[in-house]
Amino acid sequence: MPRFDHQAAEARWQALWDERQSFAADDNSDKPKAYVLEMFPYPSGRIHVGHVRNYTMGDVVARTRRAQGFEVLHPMGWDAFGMPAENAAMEKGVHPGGWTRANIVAMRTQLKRLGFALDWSRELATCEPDYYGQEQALFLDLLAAGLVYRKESAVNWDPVDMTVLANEQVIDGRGWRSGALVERRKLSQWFLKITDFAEDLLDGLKGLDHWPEKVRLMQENWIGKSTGLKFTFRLSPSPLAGEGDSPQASGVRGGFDVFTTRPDTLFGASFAAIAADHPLARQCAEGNPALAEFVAQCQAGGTAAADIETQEKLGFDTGLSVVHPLDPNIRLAVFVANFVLMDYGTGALFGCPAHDQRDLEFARKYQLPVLRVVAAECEEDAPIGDEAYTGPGRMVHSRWLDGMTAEDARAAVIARAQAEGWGEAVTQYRLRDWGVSRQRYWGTPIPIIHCEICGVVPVPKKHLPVILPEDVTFDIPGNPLDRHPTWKHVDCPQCGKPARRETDTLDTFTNSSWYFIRFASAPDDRPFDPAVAAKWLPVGQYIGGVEHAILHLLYSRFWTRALQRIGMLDVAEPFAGLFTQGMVTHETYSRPQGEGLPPLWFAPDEIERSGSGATLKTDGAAVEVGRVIKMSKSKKNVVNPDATVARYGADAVRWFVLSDSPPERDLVWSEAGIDGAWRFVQRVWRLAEDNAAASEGVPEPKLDRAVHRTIAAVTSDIDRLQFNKAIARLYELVATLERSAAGPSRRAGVISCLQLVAPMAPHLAEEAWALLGQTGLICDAAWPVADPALLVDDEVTIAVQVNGKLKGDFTAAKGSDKAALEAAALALPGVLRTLDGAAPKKIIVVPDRLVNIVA
RNA sequence: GCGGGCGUGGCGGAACCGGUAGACGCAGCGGACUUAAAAUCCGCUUUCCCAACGGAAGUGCGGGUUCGAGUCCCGCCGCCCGCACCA
Repeated sequence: MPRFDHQAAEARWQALWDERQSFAADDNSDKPKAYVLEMFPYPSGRIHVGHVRNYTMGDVVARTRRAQGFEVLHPMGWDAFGMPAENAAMEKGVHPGGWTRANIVAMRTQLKRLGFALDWSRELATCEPDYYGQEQALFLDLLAAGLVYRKESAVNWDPVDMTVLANEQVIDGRGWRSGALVERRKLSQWFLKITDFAEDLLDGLKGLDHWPEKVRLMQENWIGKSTGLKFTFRLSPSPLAGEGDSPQASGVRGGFDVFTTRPDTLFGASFAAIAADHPLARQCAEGNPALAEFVAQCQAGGTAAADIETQEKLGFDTGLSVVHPLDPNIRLAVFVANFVLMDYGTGALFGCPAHDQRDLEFARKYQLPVLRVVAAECEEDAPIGDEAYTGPGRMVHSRWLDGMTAEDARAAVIARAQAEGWGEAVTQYRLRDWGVSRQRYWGTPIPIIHCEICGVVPVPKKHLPVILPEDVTFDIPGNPLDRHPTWKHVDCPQCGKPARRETDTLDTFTNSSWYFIRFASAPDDRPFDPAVAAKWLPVGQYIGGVEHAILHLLYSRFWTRALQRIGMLDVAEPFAGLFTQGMVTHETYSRPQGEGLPPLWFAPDEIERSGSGATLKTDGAAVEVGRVIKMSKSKKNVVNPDATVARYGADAVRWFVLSDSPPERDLVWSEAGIDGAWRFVQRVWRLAEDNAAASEGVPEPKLDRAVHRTIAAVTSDIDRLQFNKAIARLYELVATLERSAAGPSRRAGVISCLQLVAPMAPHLAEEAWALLGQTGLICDAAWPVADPALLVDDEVTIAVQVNGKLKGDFTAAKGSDKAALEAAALALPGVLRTLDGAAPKKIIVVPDRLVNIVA
């Protein structure tokens, strides 16, 4: 039997789409616009199945929107700067640029083989000067607008590789590559003022109702707004000897500021605590070696998540004390404490052990008083045990606050502080400014020149782009830009004297913070044309991995708002709709290598799978079949789709990745699953062959109704990105069509069916469309619309229950009256048997649905 | 610790607003076609009792609301994700 020849069909239709520029987006179209975007890939080597799933989902949306009459922008590009390229350079001795560009070529070919409806004319790669040069221009615009600044900041420095490490690259305090103990170094770095937008970014989340609630919550927590009181603790008669010479010394000498969300508990205060790197702590440490050692110990302490939980609350009494702001007769000892963070609030706090768990642990350790000031009902003098009370209640032991609710007391204390001038209501955010300097080669050069005379000088825009030199080597550790013979030496644009280029590059997240704007508009002479960009933006449907829920999505929102603030683009939120898809997972295969050694991992294509076990193809010996986990290079459980696409065809692969699992959940990759998808492709093809010719006969209303119900359901499923449900309905429709008699209804049904299948399996659909003699391409055909008249059934099945348990059903005309339904239900044999002559107490009738007899 | 999500057959998963639980797919079993195989088609497939007709139980566990609960409420248990000493 002739089969659907996927290889020929794929080649034919891909060439034709390309030739006709079927998926090129027209900026000047009168049609309504739809911008469909999947997160662009990092060119790491080869496409994996996770990419296929991501891009297939976007493709279904794009193709459907196009059929529905939208002008669709569905572009593709490459997030091409980043560390893996440098790692490859060091490991394999290749150039990051060459490696990256070769990967792009390979991955582009792979993507094209899958038949995605992409506008390739808008392809971009962030590592090319025509992209990063425009990014440099935007950086300078933000700098001019005061949204970029420079400050000293600590980094993880690997002294062997002479490079800065990301937190994830520091393992047990050592560099992941060199194994050297990592140092904390202070470097002058560039920051973007994302904190200026904290309130806007938080507020904007409310309007993003096509975003997953989960992602909105994650961003909300990340921004971490809290409101409370900031007030000044005056140091009680200062025992501090000598004049501090630090710039903050004046602030320190008189006292220090603390922030609290619980000003109501101020009368329960029993100590004050400051961070180890608080200016006052450093000042005190100067004359106190023991304290200096404690401070050093705190700073060395791992910030690794696991440590923190178990870490004991430790403090060191500075000997200083501060005056309680509500009663000058109360003095509180000032501790340096390891649990106080310098980069949140003011780096100092007052401790109220009764109502804060950490403060309680601290107070117990150092025998400080624990005074309850908030009482829930009837427990005014109940002692505080091991748990601080953080719930609501009324004030006790708090003088003029007594009897107020804690909530009222908060307001009262803030009002008093403001009236008396020792404190004010403030809003705090956890969000920090975004440090964008990377001491790395393969990134966007920061367009800044350092001049001994003029200081920091922006590169004049007419000198952009600052091209990243490619004649560099990686044989010695460190940033090759630093040791490049000529690149960093440049004349100061202001005074003309010899100066030095900034050798840091921008964080790769800056590249992905505006690429969606560049896709919409990419003129040669500026980053984008605001009018053209505004036609497309915001992205209507953005699809990508949930791992970007915070950083990329927050940075992009910030970048867009920043451009709006400086008047470059009138868009506040870049992504109107967001969908986060699940991962593709696969089981793992390994063999132990003996004691102390990690197991040896094998790739799926090295394995012969049999029943519950597996053997290695090369030696036939058994390997361990491990858990199903996210595909990762290190566990070698990555499936490269090339072989599968060649064997089963792009359509079967696309169909499979959409079929079983709901898109937001993880998908387990299996060969068996794709067999089923392949069978479906063949089934649809046979169905098309059987109905290739026009057919005589009478219409069949039942079949028409089934077809139109499927049209309505699949359309709504795709709208809600529930591809697995759409696919289940298409299986049902195909089965129904196969079973029905030949005739005009069946042929019409097959045609509609092909259109519904087209977004998922476009090559098959085109080939079958042509076979049926339809004009034009199916990708240009208008989406089928369900006839509302055909969605209504004239007959309904009525379920019959006795005491809520199903006893049978019957068919009735739609809209039958209650009495008729009741009578029919009571006559059912199952009902008669169950009632056994007893009279029903009550009968509940839900029209067109069910009858429940209460006996 | 805080925040969020999830828990349904052998497996992936359906079930709109509280109204026939298990759609659809995978795997499995049986059958048809075939010299045979592949391919394809048809049937069965939650569990228990029964020869059968039929019946009972059943959506992590325990309660509750309701004529009726996978769905709503209360209390547990388990798993997953995010953040993590945030004052």
